[in-house]
Parts: sequence; C-alpha cells; structure tokens
Amino acid sequence: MNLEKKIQENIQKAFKELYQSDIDLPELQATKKDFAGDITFVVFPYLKMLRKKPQEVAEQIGEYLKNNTGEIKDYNVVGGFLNIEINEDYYKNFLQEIAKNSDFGFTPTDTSTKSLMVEYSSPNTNKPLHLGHIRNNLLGHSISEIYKATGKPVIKTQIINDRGIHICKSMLAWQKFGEGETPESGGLKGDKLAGKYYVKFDREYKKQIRELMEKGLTEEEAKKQAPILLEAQEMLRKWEKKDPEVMELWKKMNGWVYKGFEETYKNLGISFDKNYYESDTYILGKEVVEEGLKKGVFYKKEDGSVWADLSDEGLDEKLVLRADGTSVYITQDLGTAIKRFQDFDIDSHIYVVGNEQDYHFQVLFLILKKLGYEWADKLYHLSYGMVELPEGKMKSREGTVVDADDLMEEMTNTAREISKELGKLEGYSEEEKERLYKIIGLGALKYFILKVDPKRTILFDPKKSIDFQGNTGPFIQYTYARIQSILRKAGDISEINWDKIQLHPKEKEILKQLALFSETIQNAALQQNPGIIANYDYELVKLYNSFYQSVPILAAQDENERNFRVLLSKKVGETIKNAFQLLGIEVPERM
RNA sequence: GGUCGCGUAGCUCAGCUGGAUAGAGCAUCUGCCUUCUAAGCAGACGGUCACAGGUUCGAAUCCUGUCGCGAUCACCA
Repeated sequence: MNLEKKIQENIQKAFKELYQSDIDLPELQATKKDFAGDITFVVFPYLKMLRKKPQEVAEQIGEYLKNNTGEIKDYNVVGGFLNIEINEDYYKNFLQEIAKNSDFGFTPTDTSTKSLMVEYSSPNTNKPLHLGHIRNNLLGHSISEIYKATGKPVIKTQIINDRGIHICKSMLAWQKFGEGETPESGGLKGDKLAGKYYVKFDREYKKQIRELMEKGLTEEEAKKQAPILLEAQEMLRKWEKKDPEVMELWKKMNGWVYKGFEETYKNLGISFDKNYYESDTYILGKEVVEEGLKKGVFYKKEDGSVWADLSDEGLDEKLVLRADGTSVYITQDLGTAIKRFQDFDIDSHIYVVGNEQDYHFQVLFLILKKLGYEWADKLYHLSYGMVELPEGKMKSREGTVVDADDLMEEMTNTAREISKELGKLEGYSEEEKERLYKIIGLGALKYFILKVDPKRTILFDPKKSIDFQGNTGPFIQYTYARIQSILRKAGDISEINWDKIQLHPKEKEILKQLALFSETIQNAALQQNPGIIANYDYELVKLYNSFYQSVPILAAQDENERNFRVLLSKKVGETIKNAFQLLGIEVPERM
C-alpha cells in the first residue's frame, strides 16, 4: 500500500490512542529542502482541540509513528512541523520496482470506455497559420496526450472555417489579380498563396475607400459601397447558391490551403482523428432553435429573430437566429456540439480556444445545459492567453504576425548555428544533423510555449529568439542525450546487490521526484496545464545534473555502485522521454 | 460602464486545494573542460509577491476594495 496513506492512517491512530480524539485523514506535504526529512505533518490545526503546545504534540506523534511504521527511520520537530524521515530501503525498493517496467508513471486511473473529444487549431482557410495557432496546436496536442496517459480515450478534432466572406475575399482577389498563379507556378505554399491574396484584397479595398471619400462620401458610406466589397458579398451569395463556377474556385483554392496546412502540421508534429468543416456545419443548429423555442429556453421577437435570455444567470440576451432565418456563430456551435455527441461515443469535450472567446463558451455551455443535455457539464473551454510581441498584439492585416513556418525554420537555423559552434556532431551525416537541428529547434519552441501557464499572456520576442540554456527544451534534451551516451558506454549492467548501496541524499531526491511522475500527469490533466509536466521535467533534470556532474557514474569506485548509478540514470532518461512525449517534444539520442 | 482574466527579481517565468527563510533561467560578477557530452556544474548579486484592508495560530496563495494592463459585452467568425 501507498506509504503516504499508511502514514496518514497511523497519525489518525496516534490521535486516537494518545488523545482519544478522532480526526480526518490529515494532509501531508513534502518536506522543504532546507530541513531534514521527507514528509512533513503540520500540527497547528489540531492545537486548539488538544490544548497542548505544538512542540509537544509533534514529538508525541513522531515517537508513535516511529514505533509503529516500519518505513520510518526517524523524525525531527521544528516548531509545529513534524518532519518524518523515510527509510532508505523504501527508495531502494521503489527503484527496483520501476526497474522492471519501462512504462512506470503511466498508470492509467481513468477506466472509462467513452472518449474525450478535443477540438483545437480550427484555422481559417484564407491565411496561413501563425504563432497564435502554434500555441493553440501545442496545447491541444499536449492535453490530448496527457489525457491518453491517464487512460482516457481521446478523439482529436478541428473545425475548419472554410466558408464565409473572408474566404470569398481571398478568392476574389486571386480571380482579379492572380493571373492564374498556382502554388506550383509561384513556388508558394498553398496557404501562403491564399494569404497573399487576402492581403491584396484588403489593400485594394482600402484604396477604393480612399477614392470614394475623395468623391465626398463619408468613411462609413465608403466602407459599405466599395465595389470590391460588393463583389465579395455577391460571391458569397453565389457560393450559398452553389454556383458551379464559384464552387470550383472555392474547391481549388481550399485544396491548396489544405496541402499547406498539412505540411505545417506535419512539421509541428500534430495530427487530428477527425475533421469537421464549417461548410457542412454552418446549417446545423436550426432544429436546436426550434427545440429551444418549444422548451421555452428561447423566445422570438416581433421581427422574427430568436433570442436566449440569460439575464437570470448574470449574462446578457443572446441572438441565436437572425430575423432572416440564418444562423449565427453560436447556433452553429450548438448544432455542432450536439452532432459530435451523436457522431461519437464521447462523454466529454474540450475546446482549445483563445481567451477572447471566454464569454462565447460561457453562453454556449449554459444554453446547452438549459436545453437539458446532461453532458453540458462535461464541456470545458481550455482558454489560453494571447501571444504578444514586444510591439503588442499580432495583427494579420498589418503584417505583424509571426508566421508558423518561418518561426519553425528560424528555430531550426538557430539550433544549427549553436550546434556548429559547439562542434559536437562531427562525424554524422548531413541528413542526421539536419534531423537533430529540427528536433532541438522545435524542442526549444514547444517547451518555451508549453511551460507557461495556458491562461497567461505570453510575451514573445523574435529578435531575442529563444534560449537554449536553463529551463529550456534543449537543456532537458541535452541531459537525455548525455544519459544515452552513458548507457551506450556502460553496456549491460549486472545484478545489483542492494544491501551494499548507500543512497546519497541527492539520489534520494531524484527518486522522490521520479515517484511523483504519475501524480504530475494526473494534475496536468485535471488542470489542463501541460506546463506542470514541463516544470516537473526541469526539476528532475536539474537535480540529476547537479549531483552527477560532481560524482562519476562509469568510474565509480565499486562495480555495484556503478551499476546502481547507471540504472538510476537510465530511469531518469526514460522519465524525461515519457514526459516529453506528453508535450509532443522529441528527444535526441545524441546532440 | 458591466463581466472575466492577469499583476511575483532588471527581463522571461515557477510557486497559488493557506504552512517553515518566496524559487528558477536569462542578464551581471567569481570559480570549474588531462574526468561518463561545459547546450553543463558550484557560487555571488538581485524581492514592499501592484496597493490597502479583512479572515487565520499562519496569507504571494482565500475574501473585499483600489490602481494598472488585457479581453469581452456584434443580426462578425
């Protein structure tokens, strides 16, 4: 049985036997590094009840625990803190135990057969992916992996926003100014090509507004009457009527974009199990409106528009159907959510979407709950903060976005430069080297983004690029690579005589950290925060490095000692690899 | 204006289900490559945890208010 629980129960018994009082299972915490001991029990909360001094209670409980728990070696008392010291054998046994299976840490506690759906990325098909999408994609992918590790089946999905006026703008501009340019002819990735014409549209639009204003129109009028905008609106109407010519253009351009996205996703190392397309789902949700009207969740205004009144819940009124009978964003999302629960055997759903949509999801979940869907309580919005540049927010139209492909390439270049300077990879083929540069560069980028609490705004300075030292992906990758080198040189290790092993306090610390891994995964899932795993890894690696930098592993005085250190290194390496897998970061054999 | 989120070292971030002297990395400074990979290690310097109250034996952490920054409150998606 788990030691923490055993100690908790023994404290309970101690209170009963020593003071004749019943208490709940007490909270225990890890002892702070500056104090001797492993587990700490704080007695302050019980003093009032006992009318005794903290020191006295702690001493008495400590004595009782020492006499009644085999795993406890000793204890010490500082003020009201009872620090319990665990027997070395306990840690040795732990290492022997995990030495047998390479999957330790991944102890699935979730036994449900129903899946969790995770929606992330959800791009528009009129422009390429940027740094904001990277944060979204990494979070979505990582949180999916983390849930899988807890035992939950996961379905990854994205909704592709492939229709609407913004798509028509790209199409129109391409038609007008493109002169038949294709990704092949111009050598431009498909998504980049669409983005180029989206920008062209905007430029032309602004030009026309200026011209109209010179003719005496107000800005407002000019914005509404610019011919190119009218044309785009006309194109959208044609699209909705499935005009063959427009449909053909739409399919052609979207095809280019998908190809471009695919490449970006592949480079980022993310994937989806199921795609939803807005062109299929934008009509969904109208039946839901009917249903809601019947149930009295919605009401109709004189003009025919349908609304949800959420003022009782402290929110506003929300439009769910336009007067002309067409659906709005939230109508689609209502329909899509219901469809997903019909399409798949799922019992919960996470939406990875930026925090600018907090209100939207609050309303969405509330309406679904009012409509009576019991799974409405199992919908989560993994809300994340924006990625800002030193100059402020990124804006697509002003060209201040950091393009996803460019950024990944830049990171790989930085890794290449640093590697060349260090000169560690001589003797490897160019191909191998390039693969490594990519692993390292992307490791830096992914770790940099994932280690931060999702809800916080990230400040990203492209000029400073990303560090490769300290609490970074490459530092952890480096430790892994070094461990692999040790393992290669160590060869097979023979049996260890555990009785002869004397654990150094630092080694005990490392083992304690290893034991925490499983709990760390559960926490990360619970809090939807991959940063918990990133920071766990850093702690472990730092502990490992700081000790084994000064203590030789392969040149240990005694064979037994050597084998023990090699084994511990091996387990540390495996844990790094497992943890990084949850973050979607590859780990190199050498670097 | 209403609602929500954030504010911790010069910079980037941990810590937040209340616990002991608030932690890392970068930057600055000092040591360590004839030793398993120096993308490393050891150390120094650096703090009114935005501010003010409150709850508590104990508050960076919980509550209230103030200030600052951001988001949102569309018949846009």
